[in-house]
Amino acid sequence: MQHSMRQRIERQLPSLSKSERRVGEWVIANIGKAIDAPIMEVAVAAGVSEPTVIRFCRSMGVSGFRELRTHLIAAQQRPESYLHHDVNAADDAANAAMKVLESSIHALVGLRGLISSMPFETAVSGMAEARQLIFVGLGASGHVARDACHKFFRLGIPCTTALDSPTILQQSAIARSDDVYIVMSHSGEWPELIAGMKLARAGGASVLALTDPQSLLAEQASLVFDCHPAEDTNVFTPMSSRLTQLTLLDALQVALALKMGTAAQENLRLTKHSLGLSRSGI
Amino acid sequence: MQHSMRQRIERQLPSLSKSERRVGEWVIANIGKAIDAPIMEVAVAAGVSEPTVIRFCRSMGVSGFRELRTHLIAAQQRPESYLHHDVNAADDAANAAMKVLESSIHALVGLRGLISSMPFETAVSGMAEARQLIFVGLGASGHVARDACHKFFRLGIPCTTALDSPTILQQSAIARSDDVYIVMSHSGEWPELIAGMKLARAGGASVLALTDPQSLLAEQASLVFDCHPAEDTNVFTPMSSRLTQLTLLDALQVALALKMGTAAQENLRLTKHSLGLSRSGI
DNA sequence: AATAGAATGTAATTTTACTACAAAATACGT
DNA sequence: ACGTATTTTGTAGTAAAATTACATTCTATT
Repeated sequence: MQHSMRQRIERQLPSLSKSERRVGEWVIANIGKAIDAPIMEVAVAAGVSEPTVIRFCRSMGVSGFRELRTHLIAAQQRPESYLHHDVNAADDAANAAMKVLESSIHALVGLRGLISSMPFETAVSGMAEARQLIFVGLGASGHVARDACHKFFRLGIPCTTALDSPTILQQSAIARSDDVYIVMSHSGEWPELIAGMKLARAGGASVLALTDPQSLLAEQASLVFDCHPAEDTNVFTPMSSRLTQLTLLDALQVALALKMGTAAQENLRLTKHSLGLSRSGI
Repeated sequence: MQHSMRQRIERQLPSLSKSERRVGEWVIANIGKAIDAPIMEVAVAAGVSEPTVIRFCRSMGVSGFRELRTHLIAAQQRPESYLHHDVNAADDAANAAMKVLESSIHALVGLRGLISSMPFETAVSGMAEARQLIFVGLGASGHVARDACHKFFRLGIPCTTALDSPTILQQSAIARSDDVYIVMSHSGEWPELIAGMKLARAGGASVLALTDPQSLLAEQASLVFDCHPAEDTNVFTPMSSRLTQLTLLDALQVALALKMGTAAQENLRLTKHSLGLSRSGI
């Protein structure tokens, strides 16, 4: 099959009769539900009778409702549908969830296109030599920083976090040239972060920023990883930049583990094992 | 979900009874046929009775034959492009980063195939009425819990976290019937979590679990969101189940904001605005 | 060898998909 | 406009599929 079922429905929509079109419109707007709803539910939801739903299936060129469902499930798994759709008040919970998920995937796929131009090699070399890693972030980015710290310390490198303004400034003031300072920020415009970063650089630390490359923060950093903020500022849109940051840090950690070789890997194994001592993983 | 249904079947095969195992073996050997065969055909082909086929479906963690079919179709259609490749010592940093990113995308794409069978509607209804939300998690899942708390409180619902054993037990002990208790766990087997959850349920709270649906934890929960862990335990592999959990919580939060209507949305707007008071976003 | 427990199958029930046909609605020619 | 042909839609019934309840047959244990 060349086109996804969704596209096929959209294309044939105008040539359908009134009731069948209602079915098609409902299916497109509620693919998730259509996938596990029995024919009766679809009929009721679209405001038509059951045979009309079946006639609609036939109009789409499939043998019946069962086959339509098969095609819908298959179409949903295809990558071309990972577009970014805004959630709106008309969406039900399942629908909204699907849209959120799709926009997350969208963000990561976007990141994938950018990753080859990011300075992983340089970043990892610096981190492998570091005396300690300092993870810095405020608010939501603070959670990311904490998570990162929890992840990197397992490699056996001393790690710490700075998640509020006073701590950030203090940590920054004592940062040394063999420290690596990793700061994450959505917008890259918080004055405390910028002040802290300047202090850290003055102390000689290398500063790695996960932020908008056009920001003030990016301007001052030694290395920038592009975590462009989501273009749209709809209140419903979740922070996909957080996902981006997390995933970049995952990638950095794995790359670093490789770079550090056996020692780091042994440490990883030990931390994993230690969990096993009080039963299986978390 | 990280597993395709095929993997799930393969993994559980040894633990099944003789007849159910026959069904599983036949399904794996004939996925194509299984997709559009009615239950009777499967039963005959595998040399068992129809109820056995259904019991097999249940053992696989799905509600029935219909849902099994849905998963099989989804698994078969899964795009090859974001396959999970193990990172190995021969990879340079950039290469490793790309592999990590792809496996993250893989995880979310897998989740997308599952999301339509998750109880979003029910979960959201419960949360909309809640007196408070309690987010529970240990270790890495603790970070997810904290992040979720930080996200949900902006809707104007009282939110709290319980991230270590004593706090979990205490919070659980005082949970009331109008509280919603959200517990996340990679494996779903930590005794403290299970104990806490039982306490909370005894107090009448509704318990939502983001975990492996086959775990002890899932068994006890009022609602389960399928987040089972990636099968592969390579030390390099990042925790994609964490991404899954985060994304599901994003989705829940957005769905909840919609459900709660104008009030929640106004709260969201206010929290956003408050950040602006001391300059733009984080 | 007796018996509890699990595993499996038989038969009935419920749910789902589909068909046949009749009633509306729409288009068309006079 | 009117009636007739054609299309569209729904009602009611049928066939098929999925699921349940319960009986039977195994299996393991004492």
